[in-house]
Amino acid sequence: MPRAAVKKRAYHHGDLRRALLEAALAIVASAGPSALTIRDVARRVGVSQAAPYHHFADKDALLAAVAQEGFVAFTAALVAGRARGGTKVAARLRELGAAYVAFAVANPSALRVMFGGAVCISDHPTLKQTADGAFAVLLESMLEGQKAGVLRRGDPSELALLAWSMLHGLAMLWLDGALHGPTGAPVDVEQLARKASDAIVRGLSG
Amino acid sequence: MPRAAVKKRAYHHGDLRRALLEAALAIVASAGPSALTIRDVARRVGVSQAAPYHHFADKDALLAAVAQEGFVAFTAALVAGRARGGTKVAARLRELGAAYVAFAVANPSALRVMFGGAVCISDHPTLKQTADGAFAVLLESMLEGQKAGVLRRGDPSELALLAWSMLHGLAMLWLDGALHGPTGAPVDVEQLARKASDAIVRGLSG
DNA sequence: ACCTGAACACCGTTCAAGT
DNA sequence: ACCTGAACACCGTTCAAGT
Repeated sequence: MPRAAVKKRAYHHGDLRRALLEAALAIVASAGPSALTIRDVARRVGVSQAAPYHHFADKDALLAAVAQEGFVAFTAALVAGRARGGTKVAARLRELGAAYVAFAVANPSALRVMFGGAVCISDHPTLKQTADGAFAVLLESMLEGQKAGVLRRGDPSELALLAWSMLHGLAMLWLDGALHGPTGAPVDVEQLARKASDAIVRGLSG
Repeated sequence: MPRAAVKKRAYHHGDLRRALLEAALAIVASAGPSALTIRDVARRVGVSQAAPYHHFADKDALLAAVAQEGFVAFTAALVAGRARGGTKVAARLRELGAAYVAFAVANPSALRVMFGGAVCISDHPTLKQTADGAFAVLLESMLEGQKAGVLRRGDPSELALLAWSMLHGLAMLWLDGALHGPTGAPVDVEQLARKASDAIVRGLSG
């Protein structure tokens, strides 16, 4: 069992980088990105306060790495969601929207790091590219819609931007807890995301 | 000239509270909310590091006060924008949307504090109430739209939530700098906001 | 190659003491 | 009533030194 062999706690950590990323996500989950401290991350992993600097240039780089992994998973979730919509364009867009918000619900911490302003995406070229990849999924879908005659003609990236705004706004408002009725009762966001997608398709129809 | 009389720099600051709020906004404008430091705010105003604590319980309270003023101005801007739309419901909603984004463009720092996650709205009852007031403007407009038969029947707060998501998402994406074409060319967001509002009206029409 | 200990220049916050 | 000075327990980051 090589698994156990790897387990020996030694001077050198098995995969410190990975452990740091996970600890960071755990802290964000329990206290928000602003409470994230590199010293705390190190402490949780059981390593000295200086150790993280051998894997990340600084705190910002650590957050960027968390966001990077988030965007990769996010893009996959969008693609998978869209596929669940089958062959009809409107259904594909509806499920893509549902997947967007479902990801937010399932990974609030990741989304907070990705879009919460704690890390400036354009400061990190690789991250920017990955984030653009997620946007590209939406853009493709808009092109699909135009080709099928379901969406109006014109600049597809403008359509994508409007659809993105809708879903992004919904996800962010949910993260901020703004989506609770006066009674404090939570809303079924995923269902709301489907309605939002339908509204977008109608609103941007040809 | 009583103005000059007030100007004497004394042990007591004229209106330290106001000065602190303005300095805070200036810091956010130049370096973002995460860079805001109570010591720096005090330094800029020329007061000891402990002085702010006589006006705000802590850093969070200072940020909440900034957000509070932001929401008051924001609500006024939404109401004024909507009025510019005249009497036709669709035009009123279009201008409300334009005003939303125009406020973001004119007051990026305020918006960042209001919605950037640096302050948790629901932690501050007064702030929550004021923020709800802004949402109420949108809700009223949806009711107007339903009464005029322009918007579909059903829960008006759901319609408002969807419209809010669209505008909020657009404003946030703009703040995050996500609205730059591949060339880096900026988009006319305010115009985009009008298109967004029109899409919402179409998408949520009866 | 990877990690630690100690150090430096910062923070938020408190509190007795000043005006 | 409002403000300061000094203090405490924290941070981010660096760097020589250890394994």
